[in-house]
Amino acid sequence: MAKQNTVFKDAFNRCVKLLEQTASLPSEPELGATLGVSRTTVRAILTRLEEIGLLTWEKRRKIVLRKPVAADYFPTEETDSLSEIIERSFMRRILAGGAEPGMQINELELAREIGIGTTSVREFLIRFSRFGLIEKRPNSHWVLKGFTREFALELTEVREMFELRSAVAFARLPGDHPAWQELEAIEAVHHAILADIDNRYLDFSELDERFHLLVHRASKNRFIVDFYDVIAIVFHYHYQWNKTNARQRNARALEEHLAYIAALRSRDAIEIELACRQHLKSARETLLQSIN
Amino acid sequence: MAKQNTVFKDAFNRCVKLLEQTASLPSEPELGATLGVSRTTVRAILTRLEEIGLLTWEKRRKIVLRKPVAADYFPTEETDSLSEIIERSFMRRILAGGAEPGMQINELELAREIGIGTTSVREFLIRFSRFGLIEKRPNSHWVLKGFTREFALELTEVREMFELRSAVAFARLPGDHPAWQELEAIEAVHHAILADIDNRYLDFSELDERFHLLVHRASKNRFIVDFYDVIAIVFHYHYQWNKTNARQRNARALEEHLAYIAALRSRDAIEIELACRQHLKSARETLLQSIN
DNA sequence: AATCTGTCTATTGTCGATAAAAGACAAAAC
DNA sequence: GTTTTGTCTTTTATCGACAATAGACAGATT
Repeated sequence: MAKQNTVFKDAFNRCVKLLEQTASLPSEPELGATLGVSRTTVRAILTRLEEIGLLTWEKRRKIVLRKPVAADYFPTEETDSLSEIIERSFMRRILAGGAEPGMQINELELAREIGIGTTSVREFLIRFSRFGLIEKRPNSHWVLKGFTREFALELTEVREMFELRSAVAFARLPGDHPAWQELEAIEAVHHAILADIDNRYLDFSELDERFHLLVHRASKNRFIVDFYDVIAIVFHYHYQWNKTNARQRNARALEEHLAYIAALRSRDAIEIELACRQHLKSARETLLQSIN
Repeated sequence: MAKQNTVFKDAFNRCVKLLEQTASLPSEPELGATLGVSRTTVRAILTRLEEIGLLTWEKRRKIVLRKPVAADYFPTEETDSLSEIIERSFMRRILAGGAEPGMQINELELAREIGIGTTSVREFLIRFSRFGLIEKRPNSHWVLKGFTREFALELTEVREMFELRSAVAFARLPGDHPAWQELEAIEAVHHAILADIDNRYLDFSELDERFHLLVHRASKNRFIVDFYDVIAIVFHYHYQWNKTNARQRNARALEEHLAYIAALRSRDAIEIELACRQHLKSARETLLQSIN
């Protein structure tokens, strides 16, 4: 096996989902644009749709023959890209314990455990190293630095610097900048989740990322925006892993976000700093609690 | 060819250099520690030293037979690791022009041009991507974002945030912290270079890196310290590439460093901020001038 | 005249294989 | 009893090969 065909499988699934609503399909380039893949992949999808009897396809004529059923889809496990699989598997190891700081990381062992080649593992580790959780000893192994208290403190220190600056920059965006609209949309989702907090508190994680990324983007600084990847991945897995008091914690964070959003809208630098600091402080505490 | 043997060649050369001074060699483990390589490599070196008649080697008995000559060394081109070669080659392309922002980067083409395999190029690009000069389009090419004015401004913005904070942290280090000694040593080199500026102004580049890294380390934050790699590589190649007015520029920077060092020693936060800001400002201007 | 399809080429992502380098362990030497 | 050497195993770094995917171009269709 050379390359995985997860791009094809994932796009195929999304295309089948599309068929649940529409009775016909657009042209190949248009479909490609919708699914975010090349025409080559679109044609592979159309070919398969024909094979499983969902579609007749001859040149421009694409006729949907029946409603899709569950069996038409590829299993979801097969649609994840290799790097996603490695990342999840690796983060589980780090956060789920059994991975002491200082431990050596063995490429071959990791590769075999996940059932993939060494090259992919190597490339993952190189990409992952910028998160500061592992470190390479050239010509030798990787060292796990671990998800420790120091790590969390160093991470949040930089985060606070970056986010305060970004928040101030946000307030300076012209009134017609699309970020203000996005902020409004985000605010609405906050209210919606709070109104049904008991059922929806788990939706917070995704919203949190969306909100803070929007703020960071206002910095217009690629290093600040890129650094948000580090924060996002840490909080993402942290939320997944540590669910104690999640309802309460998330409710509080939502309220803090709303205050923060109001401050941004006021464009008052002092208020912004206060609201931002307040929220970042409790985010840091939450993170630290999950470590000890 | 699987792996390059540049580790061996480089360590071998350093070992021959050692032989110019000493008449005998220590034990294998000790020699390994000195050269920073494993015993396996030490033994390969000893074997080769015997082959070219520089040494008799039997167990602990290692006798130097003659003084080394130039021909005993491996050519310096052969001692650079693959990643160093790629980095130089790539940076030359970016800085030496002929590389417009927005250009596509082709892995295979790059590999062929440098005469190496694609895997090495891929890994290099992944590692290099954290410098913010290139960006990946998944399943497709890399895009060169270019060494532009925006890049320099974004880089220096973060640098200023990080360095100001680090400088303040430096002032808080206890008096017996080794960093103060290192600072003193660095200061002495400054005076030495200034005293012979016409001949030694090119030594500034290395000293600059040493000084600022020391300051950044005081932050005790891995993200801040790691970010210094970005600054270092940019300034390193910038100094190499742009030599107009180098003597004058470096002399000025040396003076600024001395003021900065004095401020650190005063431990006065206000003075530190002033001196640091002043120096970073002219560093930024120098960098910007080289771009237009 | 614009867009679409058929066909072909170029490039990336992943694999297994192999030499270089690291490192483990016991026997030997001091 | 500590350090050194001999020998062996393990692991990394690099390569070339190949399927998946992107993308280019000309002819066909509206």
